[in-house]
Amino acid sequence: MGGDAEYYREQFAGILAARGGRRRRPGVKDVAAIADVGVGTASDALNGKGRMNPATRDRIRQVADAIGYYPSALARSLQSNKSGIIGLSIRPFGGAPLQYLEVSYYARFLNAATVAALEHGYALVVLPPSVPTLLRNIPIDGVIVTDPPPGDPLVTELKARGLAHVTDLGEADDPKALCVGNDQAKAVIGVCDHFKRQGATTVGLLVADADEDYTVRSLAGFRQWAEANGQIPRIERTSITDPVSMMAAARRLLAAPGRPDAVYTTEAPAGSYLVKAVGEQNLRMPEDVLVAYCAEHAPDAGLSEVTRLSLNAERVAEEAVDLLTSVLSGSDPTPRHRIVDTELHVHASSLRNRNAEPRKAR
Amino acid sequence: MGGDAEYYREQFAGILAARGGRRRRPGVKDVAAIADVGVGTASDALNGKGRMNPATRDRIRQVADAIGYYPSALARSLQSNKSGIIGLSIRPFGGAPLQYLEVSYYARFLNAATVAALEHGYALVVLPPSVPTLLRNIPIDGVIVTDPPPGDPLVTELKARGLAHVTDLGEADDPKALCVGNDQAKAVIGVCDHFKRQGATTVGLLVADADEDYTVRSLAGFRQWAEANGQIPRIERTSITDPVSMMAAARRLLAAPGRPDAVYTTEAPAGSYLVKAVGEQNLRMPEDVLVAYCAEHAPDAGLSEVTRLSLNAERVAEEAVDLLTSVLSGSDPTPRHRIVDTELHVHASSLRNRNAEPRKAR
DNA sequence: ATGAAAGCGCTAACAG
DNA sequence: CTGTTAGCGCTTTCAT
Repeated sequence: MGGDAEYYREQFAGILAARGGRRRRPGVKDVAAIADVGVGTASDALNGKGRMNPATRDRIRQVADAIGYYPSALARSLQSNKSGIIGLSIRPFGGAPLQYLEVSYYARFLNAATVAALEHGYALVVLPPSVPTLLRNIPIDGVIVTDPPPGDPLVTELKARGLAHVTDLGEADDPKALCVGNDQAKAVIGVCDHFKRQGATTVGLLVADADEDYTVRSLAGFRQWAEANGQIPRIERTSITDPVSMMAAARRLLAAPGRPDAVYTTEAPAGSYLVKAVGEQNLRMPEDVLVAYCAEHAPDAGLSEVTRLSLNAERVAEEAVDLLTSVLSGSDPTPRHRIVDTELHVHASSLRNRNAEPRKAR
Repeated sequence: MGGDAEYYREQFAGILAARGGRRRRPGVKDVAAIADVGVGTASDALNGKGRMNPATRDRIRQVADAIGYYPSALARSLQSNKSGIIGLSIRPFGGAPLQYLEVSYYARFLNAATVAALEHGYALVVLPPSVPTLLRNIPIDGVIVTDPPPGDPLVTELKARGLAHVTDLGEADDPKALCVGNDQAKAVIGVCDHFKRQGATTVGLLVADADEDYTVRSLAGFRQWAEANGQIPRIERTSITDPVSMMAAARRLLAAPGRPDAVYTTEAPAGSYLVKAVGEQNLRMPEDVLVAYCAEHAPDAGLSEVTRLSLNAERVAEEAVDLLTSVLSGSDPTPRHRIVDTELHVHASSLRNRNAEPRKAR
């Protein structure tokens, strides 16, 4: 009986006219009035609750449809005390530059988190690296915080307010905390082991001059590996935003004497500078030097043949969202700490001896 | 008199205990009760409204502070019918892959829009490319839609609902619409003119095989320029996600006979493939062929010497947010259509004759 | 099965 | 100047 739609619309127009004329969004009240039922009934009908005369339900729904009713997310949220919004705070490098989406890890993370949130029925807002103020102005059910430095004020506030949140493994000493991340030390060790299997004798590392978790853990892993293998750790540090610094660091790392015969950089943008420096010195990959870098990036033309370590940003994001939404929906996820495997994509730049590789690189 | 804080806290604990014990967030009511005033007074005191005894105001604020009160964003929003949330829907290439943050334009756009929104006191949520459903579940004050194809369902819905929104210049025929974007035809023409000044006689274009606005307008600009300059347009099209396709298209474009002596690609990821193809054919830049590409990207090592057209994604985003928040705050921004200039960053790859360039490239 | 009324937490309007 | 009341739009008892 869609033919009644026009009639319903007229009814609504009448209500609007009577109420002063100002155009207004239709509410349950309007639907109820036009369908000639109580608001409670209208609400139940639209939400498929309770047992009621199917004819009544249909009519109510037709009215709602006809006058373009949809429930106010705001009112509903006030009632349920849940907004369906989760926040994402990306806090790389101590809240420094906000150009983080330039880093493929964060771009992919945000992308995947957005999609995952939507699939769980949540919307995702990007929180500023500082300003916990926003938390008070926006109704947020929970927050994902990437790489919070120790004592991070946002995390402190979240804890104080008892707001659900998931962070990286930095908080993993608290068994109740929700954490997701990679085992970054293990990842670097994996790369070094790969180099070793391919015949490398001296491994060099190009790493950020920052001191956030990622860098610290990567360095720890590298030093551990070097010690276990009787090597003196060969490390160069670089700004990750300044191309000049990156190029200089790459050159230092590859300079004689004592030039390493394998180099790895934990920083995505430094990868191309490493390759460029190798070229400058007329070194051949993989004959003279094995090269690998860390990035999520679909490799561009210049790096397509270079071995790449992926941290699986998407997986991390998905796990984080899953953890958070589980808690929000009242369930108790296990485990509360999740480690996402990294993946080494081996290409020609670090491959001298294919047979040396295990079946499945991890 | 911060010394009363402890007393206030005890009061609140008492209220909680009396009301059944369940831990609950403090509300204005609680503040009012403890400060021994009415809720209205409490509300006014906390919002700095009305004239009232400063002592009273102070006491109320101390109570609020002591028991950790902050207003519920939800309740406030319900009251004002404004949520302080704006949506961003990035709809590139007909809503195809959700990997759009890989494209530097969108990454920068999102980044800048987030920051700009925060500066205007809004939070920004990323909307899915499809599903207008979310619009109904999340309280959103307005939406920014990038590159909506003609007849886009999201835009249709926004119009129908009378929800504030800003789009790109595709909607610019409606003088009331809020639009921000580049003049893409002009941008391509600018690149071609630059090539010509540098002595190019045949310009080739590498462009996406999609049919969204950006591509269409770029092509139109190129064809217009070619005609005006008596050239037969030399165009190759490529998938912008498939490296193999990009490489193949770059090779075709540079293949003899009739090889162009200047090439431009509108697609950021294709830039590196163009450079690679030039290298393969042992062509020199800029002696044999001038090269330029379009990207926001801080160039990586491989492309640092290649001329690059920036669309100024950040500026576009900022203008969009400015436009939207102006409307939301009730003002009537002028102009409602804004064109953001592009910028040509000239490097060695397209520079044979420095004197040929005007003082300020646009 | 259905309608009336209470209340989520807040602010705005009015009374005192 | 302060306290009380009436909603914002919805869901959820609770009577009927």
